[in-house]
Amino acid sequence: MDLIKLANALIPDENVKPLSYYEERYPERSLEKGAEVTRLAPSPTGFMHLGNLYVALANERIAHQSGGVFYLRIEDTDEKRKVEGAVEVIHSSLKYFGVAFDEGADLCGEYGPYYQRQRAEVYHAYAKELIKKGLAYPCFCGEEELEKTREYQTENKLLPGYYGEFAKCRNLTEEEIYENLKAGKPYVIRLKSQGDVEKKHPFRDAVKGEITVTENNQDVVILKSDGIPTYHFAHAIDDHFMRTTLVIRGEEWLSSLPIHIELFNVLGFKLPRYGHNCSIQKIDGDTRRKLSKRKDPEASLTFYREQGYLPEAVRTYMMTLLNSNFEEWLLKFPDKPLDEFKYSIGKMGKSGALFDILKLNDISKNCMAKLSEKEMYEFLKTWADEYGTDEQKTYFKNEEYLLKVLTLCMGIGGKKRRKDFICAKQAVEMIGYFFDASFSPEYSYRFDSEIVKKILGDFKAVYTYADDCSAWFDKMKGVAAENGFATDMKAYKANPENYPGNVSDVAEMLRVATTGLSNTPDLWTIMQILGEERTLARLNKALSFLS
RNA sequence: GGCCCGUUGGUCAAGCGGUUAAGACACCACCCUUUCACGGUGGUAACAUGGGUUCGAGUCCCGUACGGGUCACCA
Repeated sequence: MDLIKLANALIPDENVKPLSYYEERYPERSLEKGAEVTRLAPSPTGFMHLGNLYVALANERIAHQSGGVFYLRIEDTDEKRKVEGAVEVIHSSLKYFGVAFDEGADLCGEYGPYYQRQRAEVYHAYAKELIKKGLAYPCFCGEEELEKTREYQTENKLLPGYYGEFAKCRNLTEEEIYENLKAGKPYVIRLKSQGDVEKKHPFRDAVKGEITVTENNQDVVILKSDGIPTYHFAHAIDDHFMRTTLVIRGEEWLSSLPIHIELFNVLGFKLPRYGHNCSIQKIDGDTRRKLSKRKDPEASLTFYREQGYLPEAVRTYMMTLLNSNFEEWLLKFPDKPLDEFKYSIGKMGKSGALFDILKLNDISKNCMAKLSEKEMYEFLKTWADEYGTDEQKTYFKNEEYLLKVLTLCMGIGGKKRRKDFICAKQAVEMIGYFFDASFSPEYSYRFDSEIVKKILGDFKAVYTYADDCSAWFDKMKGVAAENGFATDMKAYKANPENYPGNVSDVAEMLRVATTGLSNTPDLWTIMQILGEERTLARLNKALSFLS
């Protein structure tokens, strides 16, 4: 068979340039020794998964820490999955979490274009080369035909796929090929695999360590019938010409590694190093499974924005999952920027981690507690502007008032910061009681309403706005004592049965009455912020609910 | 089902042939505290399983079980 003729018929010379052109167009990068070139290559589906951030962070750290390059490539080879505005989503969500690209889609860069659809020419040039060498061929098999062989294979417990004797179009005669072409039959270009599934080779994976890979024997499609490459082919060409040195990707790719190895080989390209990281899982009933974009809201990056998690917190949590010695480092240097942590691929987990929102929350609390009241104000305001209720948006009108509230709620000025705030959504809800319009308490007391009523009434009678903290507390103690409650905690603890309760219980009644909650910061300060009139109104309101 | 990967407390995990098997989150108790928190101290709790190799195995080898991934003109 005249392969040159076939190659020309399939891919005319005027559509491609000589191969040497591409090597010159995309030369080796001039980087320091040891610098890694990594990338994130999502498909533009409009959905950003937590896993995207996870793998992005790993690649970004490795590149930047080694003085290399981290770029973004858009894998838009599948028309069906493409969603309008998806690239925008990719950019904005990663940017929010502090992942920065050096080059790539929508940024400048010498190795572009970074959209695979715009790179058709290179793919075609190399597909043509493979055809010329007899390493690729046109295949005219339709969907039905492929389905039939698959059925046959499964029935007979054979390896499914297009390979060996099942690769019918491998053996098409020259006449048949041209006849099909003349008839306008759609076709794909397939790799003529030289591999043998009986042969296995050891392979060093950057995260998994020594693994074994079986040779590929599938005649995989490299160019689809619309002339667009499949992922596998595009991956080999792009990562070669974009001069990627290390590919960190999800372990779902591990099983197609044999295909990629053969492709790089057949194309004459040097294989990059690979690291396959495990996916984040979730417990569902009694089984573990990958975080699912359909079932789990927390799988989506937008979830963390809607909830108002500090980007730093999510990043930190991701790092604890990514590098096993990160937490130890963080404990040692709680105030250093995350980027100073020495990331190492070898410290990446080999088995899938369960997503733990409690842990995220804990990290998040600590991050929130580090902000100043002004920073907190800005952060909450930004969140509320986008996601808050109309009522919550009004909280931010009186900045001075809200700053006072935040200073109190964050424990600023005290010996230690409070850690009540987890995320913006929860924080804004938590401070709702400072705003009369949002104050709709569900009073819940642990004492008889008669007792509560008495205590509230007694306190109201002696309450004076001008009292300082200790005078105020003395009055509360007085009310407690008058009603038989213990004012000496030690005495109370020694004989709790002698008292109906202690000052703490009295304070709780007042707290619930004025805020609707049993867990709030210092009550005296709350009353100071509310002012005399509103404090009294709250007490009256609580009283009216009791009678 | 074939192939590949994995399995240390409830969760994340240290551990590279000899440890009383770290640490963090969660939980519990106590202490601190004039209220709520913060903080502090302590506690419960783990090497999936069966065989080897070895003086000695969480660590090395083989089998079993369980979990995960993948088998497209999707990435």
